[in-house]
This record gives sequence, structure tokens and C-alpha cells, in this order.
Amino acid sequence: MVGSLTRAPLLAQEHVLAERKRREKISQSFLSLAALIPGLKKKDKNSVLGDAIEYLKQLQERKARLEEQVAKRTVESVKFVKKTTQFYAQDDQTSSSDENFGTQSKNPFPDIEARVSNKDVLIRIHCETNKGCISNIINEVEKLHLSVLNSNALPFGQATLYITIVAQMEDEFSMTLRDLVKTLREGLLNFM
Amino acid sequence: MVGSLTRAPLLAQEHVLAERKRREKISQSFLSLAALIPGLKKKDKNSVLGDAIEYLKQLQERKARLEEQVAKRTVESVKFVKKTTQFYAQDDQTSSSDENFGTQSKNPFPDIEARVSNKDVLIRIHCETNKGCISNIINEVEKLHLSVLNSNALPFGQATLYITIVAQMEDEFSMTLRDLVKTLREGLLNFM
DNA sequence: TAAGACACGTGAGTC
DNA sequence: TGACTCACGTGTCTT
Repeated sequence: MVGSLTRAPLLAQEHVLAERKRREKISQSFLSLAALIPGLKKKDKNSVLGDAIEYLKQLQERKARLEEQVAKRTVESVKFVKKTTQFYAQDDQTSSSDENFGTQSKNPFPDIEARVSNKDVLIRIHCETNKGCISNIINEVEKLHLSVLNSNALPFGQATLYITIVAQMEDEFSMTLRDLVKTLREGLLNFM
Repeated sequence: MVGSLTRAPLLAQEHVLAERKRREKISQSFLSLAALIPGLKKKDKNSVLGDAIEYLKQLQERKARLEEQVAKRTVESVKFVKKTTQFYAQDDQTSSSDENFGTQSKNPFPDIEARVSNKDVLIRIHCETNKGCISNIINEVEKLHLSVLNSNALPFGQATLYITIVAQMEDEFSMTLRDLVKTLREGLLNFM
């Protein structure tokens, strides 16, 4: 307290040194960031941040539109879900009716299917290749009181992944299949 | 050195005020930027910048790939003409009509799905566990002028198997997706 | 206790 | 000459 003491003469200089190092890293990061922004004129700190934000939004928007376009062509899911056997849930995000042959539009990722047999659950996911994608997914699955027995990820096409997981319900598990798919989807959307 | 003059007593306080304002804007920009980065844990300044850089690169990369893909698709769609959008075939075993997704009756196995992306083909099969089942399936696939890149078989439930195969079209390959599924199904039925 | 992050006030440089 | 932006050293708060 008080502050009458500069603590220690040695630490004081170490402090300024550490701070100097920190500032240096930040400055360098600013430089790196600025380099990624096309058509950037003012390289003042706030402009870099502002333009980075704007550019990022723009990229996200464009990416979404492109994905939509690509997905429409490649997937065009005309999946018919009608009462396959008994336990089957299709992630059709909006539509409610069971009879609906979900014409899946918009961004279909992650596309999730789940089936159950006694205490076993099979989960199939079609999503974009993403950094840490798989571990995140496994992590989300385990959050739902499912113990993963086996998982497999197959890259297919440019940037998509087909993931198959077999898990087993723990005692605490008590969800409907539909809720499982829904919850899982919401969880995964945080990483994508 | 010097420092004898604080320039003006009025300006001094205006200076600190302006600087305070500037800092405030930067901080706010940092916050806005952080909000755009998915899966961001540490919101410390340097991490925000670093992750923003990484994320931006990732986005740029994906955007480029998507654009490339879209361009390719539109070109190829000329070659395939109208049926291009039908990149998805569902095995509905007996029914003949294209529009009829018949009520799947009796023994649904093997249940086959296929998708294609350029020269890659993804095949998903749901069938009963059988002796020599997998090698037979792979064999059948290769008969169709498809070179198998990767395959995975997951047992699930009592006696069923989920098989995922990624293959690549050889030069001789020339089938529609629908025919592929149909032919494959007929081939597999000999072993089941 | 020590290591790291932040905001602050301030001197200095730029257009 | 103001009105800016920046880097600096420092006190403080959080792990």
C-alpha cells in the first residue's frame, strides 16, 4: 500500500523491460494484422482495428454466401426421412413436421444425424474442416453424458468432413434423440 | 531535456483528456473485434490480435477455395447439363419413378447413399454384419472403376455395420450417381 | 511472492 | 500552430 516504495530497484527495471517487451509484441501484431487488410491506407492503430472489423464482417458474409451457393449445388439434400425404422432424427433445423422431406436450404453445416440402439448411439456429422474441429466435436458429445467408443473423420471434397461417432449413454443420459441433435448442433455452432 | 514548459496549463489537461478518449476508442475496437472471432477464450489484447490474424487468414483461404470451387462447378455444369444439381442419389430399391420416395418396406439393407465432389465419391452403407462383408463391398466398389482411398466400418447395435468409403473415379468411370447406387446394391445383394 | 496485463499521464514527433 | 498518434515508465489489479 501507500506506494512510498518502488518495491525494489531491481524489479523496477525488470518491470519496465517486461512492459517494453509486451508493447513490442502488440505493435508487431498490429503490423501483421494491417498486412492482411487489402486497401488499407491509414495504419494508425484505431483504423487498423476498425478496418479489420469491417473486413472481417465482409469476409464472413461472403463466405456464408459462397457456402450457401456451393452447398446448394453439391448437397441439395433430398433426403427422405420418412420413418426409416423407429429411431431416427434428422437435423432439419427449422421445419417441424415429421412428414417433411426436408429440402435443406441455407447453410446446412453442421449436418447431424443420430440413431440409437439400446444404450448405443451413432452420430454422423457432415461439417466444414475446421481447426480443432474434431476435438471440439468429441468434447461436445461427451458433455451430453455420452461416452465415445469410436470415432472416425473422413475428409471429402474441398473443405468438408464426414465424421462418424459411436458412443454409449452414461447413467445420467436422459434426452430424446431429437433434443440430442438439436443440443449438439447448438454446441457445435459456437466453433464454426 | 528542457521540460521547463508544460506549454500551457490549459492544454495540458486537454491533452490528457484527448488521450483518454483515444484509448477508450481503441479499447472499444478491441472489444468489437474480439466479438467477431469464434471460439475465442483469452480476450487479452495480444491474443485478440493474434487470433484475429489467424482467423482472417483462415477465412481468406476458405473464401478463395470456395470461389474456386464455385467457378469449377459452373464450368462443369455445362458438361453435365441439367442433371448437375442432382448430386445426390438415394437408394429406394424397387420403386421406379424418380419422384417417388417409396415407403421403405421389408428388408432395407443394404442402405446406400452416395455423393460426389468433382472426382471424389463418398459412399455410405448401412448393412448387416456379415462374414467377409467388408472385403466384398470394397471389391464391388472397385469393380465400378472406383479406386478406394479410405474406408471405415463401424459396428453398431446388434448386427449392423456403418461403412463409409471415399473413392476416386478412374478414367473409365462413367455412371450417374443413381446408377452407381443401383448397381452397387444389386452387387451387394448377392452376398446378403 | 512473482509474473503478466492494463490504463494512466506525459513528452515527443507528425501533418 | 493546434490537433493527432505513439511509446514510454509507472501504479495497480489479477492470476
